[in-house]
Amino acid sequence: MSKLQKKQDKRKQIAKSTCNLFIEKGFVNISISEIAKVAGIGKGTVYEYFSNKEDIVFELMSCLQEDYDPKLQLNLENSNDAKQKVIYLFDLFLNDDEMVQTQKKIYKEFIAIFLNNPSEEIIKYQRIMMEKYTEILKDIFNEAILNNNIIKESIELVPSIFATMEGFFILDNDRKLILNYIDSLFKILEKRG
Amino acid sequence: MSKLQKKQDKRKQIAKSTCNLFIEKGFVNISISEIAKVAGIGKGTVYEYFSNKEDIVFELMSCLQEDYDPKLQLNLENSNDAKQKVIYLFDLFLNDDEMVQTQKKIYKEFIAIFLNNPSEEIIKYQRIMMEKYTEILKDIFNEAILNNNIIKESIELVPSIFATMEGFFILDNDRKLILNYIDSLFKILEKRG
Amino acid sequence: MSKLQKKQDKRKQIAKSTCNLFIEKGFVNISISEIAKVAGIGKGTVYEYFSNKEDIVFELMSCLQEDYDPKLQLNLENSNDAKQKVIYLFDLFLNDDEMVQTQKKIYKEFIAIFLNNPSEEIIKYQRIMMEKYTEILKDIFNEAILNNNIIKESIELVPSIFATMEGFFILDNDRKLILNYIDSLFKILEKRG
Amino acid sequence: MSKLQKKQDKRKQIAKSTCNLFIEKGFVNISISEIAKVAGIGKGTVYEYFSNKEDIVFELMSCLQEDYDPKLQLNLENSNDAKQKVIYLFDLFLNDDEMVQTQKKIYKEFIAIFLNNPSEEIIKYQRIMMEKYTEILKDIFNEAILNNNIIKESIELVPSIFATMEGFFILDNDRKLILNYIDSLFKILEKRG
DNA sequence: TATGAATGAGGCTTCATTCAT
DNA sequence: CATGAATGAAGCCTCATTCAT
Repeated sequence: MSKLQKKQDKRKQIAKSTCNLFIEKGFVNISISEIAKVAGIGKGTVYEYFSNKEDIVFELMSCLQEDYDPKLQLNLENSNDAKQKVIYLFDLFLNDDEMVQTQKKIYKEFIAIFLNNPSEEIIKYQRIMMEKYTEILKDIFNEAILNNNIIKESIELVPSIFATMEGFFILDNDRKLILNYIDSLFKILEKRG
Repeated sequence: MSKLQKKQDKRKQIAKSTCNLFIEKGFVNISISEIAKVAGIGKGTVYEYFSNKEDIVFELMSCLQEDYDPKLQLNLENSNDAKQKVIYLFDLFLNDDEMVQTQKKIYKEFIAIFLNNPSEEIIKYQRIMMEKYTEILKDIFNEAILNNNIIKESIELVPSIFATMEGFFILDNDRKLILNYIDSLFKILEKRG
Repeated sequence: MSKLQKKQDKRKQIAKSTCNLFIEKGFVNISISEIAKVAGIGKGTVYEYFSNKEDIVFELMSCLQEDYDPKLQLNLENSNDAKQKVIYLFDLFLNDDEMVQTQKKIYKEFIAIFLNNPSEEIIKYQRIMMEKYTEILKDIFNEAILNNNIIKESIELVPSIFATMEGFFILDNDRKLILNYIDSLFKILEKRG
Repeated sequence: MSKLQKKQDKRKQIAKSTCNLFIEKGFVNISISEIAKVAGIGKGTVYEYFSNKEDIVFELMSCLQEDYDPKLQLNLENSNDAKQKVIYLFDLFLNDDEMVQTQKKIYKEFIAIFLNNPSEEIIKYQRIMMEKYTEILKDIFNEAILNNNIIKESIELVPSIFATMEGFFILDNDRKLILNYIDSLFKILEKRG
């Protein structure tokens, strides 16, 4: 294993070990000391792997994404229904499992940082994520349009759907409300014969 | 003027004087010292009127709302078109005027606090605001449905629209994108004859 | 006593209390904690009166100067001989008294800071001091020239004499060497014939 | 090449590679990490060749001296005029060439260390340098006296001239001022017929 | 011999809060 | 009532040094 690879691995390991801390106390209420302690390393060592506190949330987000992506892809491929695909796509916001709670909380921390101190880096990261989701959504809708399942004007709503989900998420709205929204949306978009 | 009223007035006055500070530096980056300085009072005096920093943002939000509400009401009453009403309703997110920038920034701070330390009080405040906007939106839509302008299923989308706006807002999306969304939405919801 | 005056006094008092510390350990080896301790105040309080460590040395230098200046003036006035006046002028570098040791050490710290991190402020301070000494020296020489005691070309050496003294000082040369220099200098400058 | 020689060479190589670093940031602001990096070696390796940071400045000073000395000797031999020789001798303080800036900065760092932490070793080194320059100066003056160019009392000023130069140097006085000084000095010392 | 990951002591500074005036 | 001087806890980060490889 290359030296760089080893460093990357340790980065990930440290980031992941702080997960519970972030969930319990939130980014602003955590100190480097605490991070070092839960990671089982010295305070100084933290700075060997991260240049600052924000950096850790980034890595954590990336880790969670990495773990999450393959699952998402699989779900998308194994489904034929556009609505179902949308539900899979926003599983993060819809799922109530213990495991997903973690990711939700981390994502919330991420947005909080984004709002508090919008650094170049974090803005870019956020934008990339948005574009990725929007792209997938566009594919889903285009396919459904081709299949004559939804009206062609639907595509124009795509840019707003990520925003809607993010909004629901921020507002802590529950699963049922979001599912209702998706249902209503598709009811309206479906081709009326 | 009663003693309590006098205290209330001073609260408002202090809160309002911190406005620019919040915009320039953001909630987490402001100290009580700075607040006292811009308010032209002593550090100790701040504690006579507020129990903590969050408290000040609350007061500030209330002040801004108080100033804003009559204007909103007026705009809604003077318009007959549902789409136009929606645009007025979300003026805060659409308007780029200098003056509105302030409210936008404050609202962002508010959300940040909400995400960082979601206290009972702040959650309640947030929910009330959401409900208020949703209620108005429902009125607008019901009226348009009655007038046979939009399909009756439109009403089901109402709960999601505030979320969409909040999402656009968080993501810092620009006016044009949001207007596009409103256009597309109404194009889809309009009764096709 | 005005509030500002009171603050100034405390500044001086704190600065002076750090004197021994500077002598014993030197600027770079002193921490704010130590300063606070010898000043009998809290760490945070230091920052109420000084914006940083350097600031303290400045104040200290000023204090010492203030105490020293009247003595210097008196000595200069009570002497008629140019050479004697020069010796008084550079008393700081010539005197071996316990009390002067302190000032010497502080001045050395000052130069060290000047060399390590030459900030705008410190450069200006240094330049002002140099000019002050040079001015006095010029007066002494001009008077001696008028009295026909030294040759008129002597005046051209004035700008170098402060440098010479500073050099001797840096090099830790002893009193005897410096006195020898002054003797030789005047022997050469004295009107022959 | 002996083992010891090899070690010496590497010492020199490491020391020289830190040159720019010292100029850019100054002794106190450099870390061992940075030194290791610019030297292209590991942090631990630094300790194989030097016992501390000061040690490196020493080696660096020696290197620069070694490079500089032959040039100085050559210049001194090729000149017949005493004044010119003095100018060559203090070329370091008078020259404004890019290359000499380096040596100047290093020398300044050296003095700063001397003032901050006057270790036995550094004091000795400083004294040797002073004596060397003084010795050369004495030779120059003696020769000029023998040639009947300057008055015999000139010799008594010799010990002060190095101090003067050091003083000018510390005070960051410019070339012109120093040349003026040398001019004036020789005007006064020259035999008046 | 060379390395660089690991570290904890310690530096500077900020700040909410208290309390005597 | 209003004040602001005083403070110590706590935060982030740096760095010389060690030591296992």
